[in-house]
Amino acid sequence: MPKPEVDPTVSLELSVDRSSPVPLYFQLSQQLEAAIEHGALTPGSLLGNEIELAARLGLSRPTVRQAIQSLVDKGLLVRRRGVGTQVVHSQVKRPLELSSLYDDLEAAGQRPATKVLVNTVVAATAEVAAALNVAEGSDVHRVERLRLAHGEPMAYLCNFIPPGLLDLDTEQLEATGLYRMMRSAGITLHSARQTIGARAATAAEAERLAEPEGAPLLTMQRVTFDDTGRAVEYGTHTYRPSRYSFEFQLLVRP
Amino acid sequence: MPKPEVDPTVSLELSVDRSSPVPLYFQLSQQLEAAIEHGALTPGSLLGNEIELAARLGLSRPTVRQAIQSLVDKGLLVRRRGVGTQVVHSQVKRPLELSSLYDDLEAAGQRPATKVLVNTVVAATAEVAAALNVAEGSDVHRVERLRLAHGEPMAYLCNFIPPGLLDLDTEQLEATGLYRMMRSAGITLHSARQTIGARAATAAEAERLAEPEGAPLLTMQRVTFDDTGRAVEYGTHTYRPSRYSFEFQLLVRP
DNA sequence: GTAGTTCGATTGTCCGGACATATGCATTGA
DNA sequence: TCAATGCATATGTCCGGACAATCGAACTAC
Repeated sequence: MPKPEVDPTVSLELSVDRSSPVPLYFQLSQQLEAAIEHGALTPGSLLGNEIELAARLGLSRPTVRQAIQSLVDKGLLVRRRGVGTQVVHSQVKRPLELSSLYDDLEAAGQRPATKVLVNTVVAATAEVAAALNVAEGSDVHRVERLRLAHGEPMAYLCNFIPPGLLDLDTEQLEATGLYRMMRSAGITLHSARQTIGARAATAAEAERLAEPEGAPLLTMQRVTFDDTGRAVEYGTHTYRPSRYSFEFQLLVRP
Repeated sequence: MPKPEVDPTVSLELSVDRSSPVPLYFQLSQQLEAAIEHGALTPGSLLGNEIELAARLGLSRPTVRQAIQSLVDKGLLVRRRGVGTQVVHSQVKRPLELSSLYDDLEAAGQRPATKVLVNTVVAATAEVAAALNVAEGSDVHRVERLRLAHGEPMAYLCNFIPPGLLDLDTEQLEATGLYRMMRSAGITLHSARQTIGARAATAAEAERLAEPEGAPLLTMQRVTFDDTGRAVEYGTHTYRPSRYSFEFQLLVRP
């Protein structure tokens, strides 16, 4: 009688394509992630040890380790020395990416609509100049947008973008998100500094979001940097707290 | 005439101690991080190539790469194939850690005071039971705290903790943070699911935080998991937006 | 002068091995 | 019965090398 199977990866049909330009470790990590997502690898189950897994796939141990490590960084796996690697019990969804509101809503299954209120060039105020690291009074793009879901306003977004980075087409702004436009313009987003707070709505804000004056609003300010360190966007956003809140997963850095 | 120095790491006195139990790659990454923090490595400057750096330190290239990679993951360095590795221009501070409010305030130089309002055991409501994954009606700890800065209330924290995990000493709760107590109790924090929103203060909330009724409040709910997937804490917090906002740095995952 | 090409430099990927170290379990001993 | 010991196991760290892919700049050809 065969001994009971303890390594769930053996029945997983893992395989790598050496002729593909996709790195081997990436192929493996994708397959493992899909297996976790799909439920083939259940939470708490132990992966077989790295050496055997490498031998089975015809890979070296460093390559297998690199694949596993990327999933550990994502919070999907936990390694324990002397024990093994196991799938985390808790359901990890998104470890807080730098996503736009557009992407957020789209991921939530909603079909966000965007109305561009303003798309012009203005002189940078002291606040904007400091955030974008440009001279006060110099030209910057100013974009004001209203995000709607189910016909109701959800958020008012005001963004400032340095000149020359991007072709800010109004139609494109309404069809997709600002971040997506930046990425397709060849800008490599790197990091962002955010501040989330709350305050009472002013008369103008209340009007825009169809809320009573003085109603609580959720606010977010963000400066986004590309990988050369340039500030590529400064945004001041207000959200209707009854329609939107920030939800995300945090990972503890070991 | 000697050619101008282009590799800032040569004048950095990098060295590793092979007799130390601290991993070599970690020693190196710490020294590099300190040099960046200290200003010895200025933003935008290129690190020397990995091969030469490895040779200079008497390390292998994989070890040097591991050190550099950890700083890339922290957002301090950027690698460019064919070009080199350089220090990011933008000032990265904290890539959003799973920190407690206590730690947040302490890092900001403030000396937070804590007043424990309630420290008792209650029956889990449906909401708490769902968050902590325990049976409805079973015993859980309930801790209510008020955080003060400069004598003024800043936040009201209500936490639920499963029984048996922790010795919830009231004095210790006032002297340090809940997360610190968990860590020293041998609990390995892994991830947390958070929701940040806003709403108008109820009469009771307004009373606690010395705000008028209906004033906007910043709210945060959090479920924290340890590395075995257990929920170890569920918290519902309200903050005075005039005194506190969430500030953090986000990194784009490549 | 400009566009295309070549080439050096640097990181990206991958291999195969070696030893260290922590964990859990079985064995041994008091 | 219970605690200390030893052992198998798995990950953690580190090495030295090899080739591929990409970038930027110098060079060449038109």
